Amino acid sequence: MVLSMRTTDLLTVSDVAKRSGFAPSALRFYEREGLLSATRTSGGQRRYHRSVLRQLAFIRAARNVGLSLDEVAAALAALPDGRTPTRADWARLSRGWRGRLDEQIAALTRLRDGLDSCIGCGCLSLKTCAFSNPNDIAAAAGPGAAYLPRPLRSSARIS
Amino acid sequence: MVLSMRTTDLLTVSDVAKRSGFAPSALRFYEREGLLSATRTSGGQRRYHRSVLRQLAFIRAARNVGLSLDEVAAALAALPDGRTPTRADWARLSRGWRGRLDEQIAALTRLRDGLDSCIGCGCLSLKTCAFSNPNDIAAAAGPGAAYLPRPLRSSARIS
DNA sequence: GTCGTAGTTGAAGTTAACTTCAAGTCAAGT
DNA sequence: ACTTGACTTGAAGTTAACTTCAACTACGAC
Repeated sequence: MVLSMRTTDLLTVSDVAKRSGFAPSALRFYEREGLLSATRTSGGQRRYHRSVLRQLAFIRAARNVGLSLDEVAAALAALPDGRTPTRADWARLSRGWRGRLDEQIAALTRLRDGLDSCIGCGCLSLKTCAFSNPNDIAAAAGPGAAYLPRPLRSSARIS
Repeated sequence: MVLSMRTTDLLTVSDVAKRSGFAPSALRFYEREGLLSATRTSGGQRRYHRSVLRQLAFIRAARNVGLSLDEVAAALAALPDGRTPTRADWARLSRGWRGRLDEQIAALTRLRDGLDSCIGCGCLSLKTCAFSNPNDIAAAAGPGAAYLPRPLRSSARIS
């Protein structure tokens, strides 16, 4: 009966870094921010469970969609009981992301179309040119924020 | 013959701020960065020519497309002789921007499609999931930069 | 000439998301 | 036991694009 306990099943920082693509410093940062957790060796070094790889994949996906780390943290905090997002969690969350992507794509498309109708015109009127005007998205943007799209102003509260 | 000289044809900072939508502090900042220029009164106050409104519209349009201020500065610096972009300049530059927008839209669309094919799957495999993987755009991003899209990482050197 | 509003400057602050550094400790192969 | 490479921490630095502040000066209507 050779059922080894495999206590060595835990990953070191560099293991996780290599396998996730995140820098070790980012992993430590995420831990400070409460997005990740790890056990420690008697000597104080981090040891990660393999599930962090999935969590990191989740984080990367969310960031790719344009979510801020705060939003990712909120999403993770909103998970029922446990921690690592399950298939169901993922499905629910990603469905919401889809809408976000759709909005971003739509905004960029409007911008491109505006550009098309402007090429050769050169008006660039602050009053009428659809392109240089902070037209539709404008409103939001918190205090101190410039006008708009920067399509990835991920912090844009589109509400 | 009442041809008034209209020396009062110059705009103050707040005039420009109101008409362009940029904060006065942003105008001063742009001037320091060499994107804008103004004459001064004997007392040292700024007085802008109306053409800055067009320049600001240009800047806003460029930023909306995702260009960094450095890139805007470079674009302005690359203009033949004068300063304010002419209709022709605008047409040439904006045609280049269109490509940029197309790329951004394509990247987001790929991401969305990846999401669609992932919803319900929940694999989020770092190796195979198209969504959490730093798949196609990855390469670029300078040192210290995370993996990718943040579709508006405006500083992405897509070269 | 007075007064209140508007403008000036340089320096420092802001936010996000990390990275870099210094100084020192741990893990593990030989 | 030794050595080397990996790891730890807190603090400070980084970048973009501005904003805020403090202390002070100019403009211009009356």
